[in-house]
Amino acid sequence: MDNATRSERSRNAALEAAIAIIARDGPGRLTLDAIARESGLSKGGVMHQFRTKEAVLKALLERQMAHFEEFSTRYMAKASETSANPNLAAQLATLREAATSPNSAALALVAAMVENPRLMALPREREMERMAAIREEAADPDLAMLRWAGAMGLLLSSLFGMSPLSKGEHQRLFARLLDDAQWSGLAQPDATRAAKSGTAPAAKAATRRKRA
Amino acid sequence: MDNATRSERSRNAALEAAIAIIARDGPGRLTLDAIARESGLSKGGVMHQFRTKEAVLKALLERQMAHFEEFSTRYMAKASETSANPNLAAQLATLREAATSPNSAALALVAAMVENPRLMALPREREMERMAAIREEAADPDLAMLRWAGAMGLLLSSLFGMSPLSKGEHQRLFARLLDDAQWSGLAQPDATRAAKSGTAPAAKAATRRKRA
DNA sequence: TTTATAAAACCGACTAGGCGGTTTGTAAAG
DNA sequence: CTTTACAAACCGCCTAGTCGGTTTTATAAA
Repeated sequence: MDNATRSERSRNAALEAAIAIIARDGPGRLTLDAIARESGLSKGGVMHQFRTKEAVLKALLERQMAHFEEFSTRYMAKASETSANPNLAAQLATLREAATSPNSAALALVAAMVENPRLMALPREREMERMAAIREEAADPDLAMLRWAGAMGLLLSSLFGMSPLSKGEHQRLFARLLDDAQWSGLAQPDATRAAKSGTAPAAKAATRRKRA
Repeated sequence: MDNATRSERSRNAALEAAIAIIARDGPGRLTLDAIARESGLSKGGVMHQFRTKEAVLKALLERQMAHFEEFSTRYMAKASETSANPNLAAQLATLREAATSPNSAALALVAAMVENPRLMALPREREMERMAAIREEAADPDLAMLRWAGAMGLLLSSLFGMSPLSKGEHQRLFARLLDDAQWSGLAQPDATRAAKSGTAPAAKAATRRKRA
């Protein structure tokens, strides 16, 4: 077997093992020995591919980010034809996907945070770019962020095993978050936001485009 | 000094130390030795008050829950006079408080989850009761839950150090979540939910009560 | 193709230190 | 004098990371 693919296979096995361990035993049980055991590699083999445990977490994080990045891109490509706010739609759908997916990306997030909170910088920066895109396309940027926050809350609370919601409710709520029509009729009675009303009509027109 | 108050003081010192450690160094660094160091107690002293590390986490969790329980109760007592949905208002305000507070309760949650996911059962059950109360008082239960999820998302994402939002935005979004007037004009075009519309008028009247 | 050499992948025993928890000792409270 | 609160040394296990050695692949000269 080729050297490159051999490495690739090993790295992959180690990361898959890491995800399995986190999902099964919790982030606290993720150790290098456990990864070696679970993956079938020796500890030396694991350490050859990743010089430190932090390197494992980083690779894991990047892998999961790439996975959902692809999902998001793919979704947005389709949504951009019909939706007035494809970025928001894509993010909501991606968060739903993350909440549904068994080898949840977010578990990697938790593990990374426990081990080294600094690793959070990567996903945070990516998230900031996305938020900017969401705000720019939104008729009501704050409402868009609240819809995003709602999806995030559903994801994280279920991830923490502290969601009071059933799976059915979960799905229904995500669907409602995604449905633009349900969020178009909101008042913005506050004085500080009234100044923004000049931009609202154009946005409403954009929203209506979806109906066509 | 009285024996009871001596114990009380020690337990308190240990728990305060635990919070400080989690906030400063992350949940992964919370160890019994670290608690002893930080609190000024000896390790033996800590172990005398808490037989296991899990006992520390449990006490920490209960303490933080009690703290926010009190906040919530206090808030609801006032809100119930003016708001049509005091339970929701209280929860939103409590989540905002938790997001603002430096020694965040939720940090204890993370630590507990890492160490022993089963500990999550306590807060989850409490949360389910609250959700039930929120749904019962709501004209649009799903919307109420989405507002709750939005607050949860704001809290948890900032807690994870992965919030893309500034403090100002945070505050503004929480304020909007809390403002019933901003959520009263929503359409419910879905057929399955249309059956519920019979209860909506009463709820709208109740919401209007707040303005008076 | 064969052979020589280097380089990369991999193994598993080992180390040093941190971990949760125990034991033994001491002083204060009751 | 008994019990409770605390201190400090201690124990065995687990941890991340190291290291010398072995196997597999890559390069390339003969």
